[in-house]
Amino acid sequence: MKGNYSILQQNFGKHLRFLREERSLSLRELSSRCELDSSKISKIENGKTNLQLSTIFELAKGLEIEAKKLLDFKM
Amino acid sequence: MKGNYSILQQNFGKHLRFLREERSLSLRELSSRCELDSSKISKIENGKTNLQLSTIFELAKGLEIEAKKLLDFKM
DNA sequence: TATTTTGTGGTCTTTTAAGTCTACAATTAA
DNA sequence: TTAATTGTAGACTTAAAAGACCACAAAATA
Repeated sequence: MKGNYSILQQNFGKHLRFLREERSLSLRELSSRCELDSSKISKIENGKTNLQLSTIFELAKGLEIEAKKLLDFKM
Repeated sequence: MKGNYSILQQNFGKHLRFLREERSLSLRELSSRCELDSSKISKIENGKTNLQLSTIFELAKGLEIEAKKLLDFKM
């Protein structure tokens, strides 16, 4: 992408990590509940990925929450 | 992506179109309010794109809504 | 102590979103 | 009837996400 969205990615990542730890899931546990590699989830949580819509929904599936909750963070 | 997310993309697209038309914005008008090409927005609305997190936030900016509202649709 | 678990970083290939433009038919407005 | 607007589709390049691995240090557990 043209713009720099690293702050956005970092905020998303922090929020994801919060939601995962809130459920006491390890990266590999969350990974096994959706179609995502654990190392990829790690990268997302560390703000290194501008993930796609489908990936957001996979994460929501794994966390058993509505996808919109994953965007429920302050910028 | 491995899985087929066309239904997801289509539902997102329909919802986006609803939100845009609700505000009486043309594709080019919305386009001018964010850093997105109008033909790209057209493709998103027609379910042809698995858009990225940054693009969701650009659309939210253009529509002047919270990004999570863009994921507030039924699957 | 020995052993699993955990998070992370790297590699490599394939796929595709992003970005930028052009063109055009169908509406809509002047 | 012109002229402008609107939605859409296509071409093309570049950057990067996805996907599937492997390896390892540190931390937790047995």
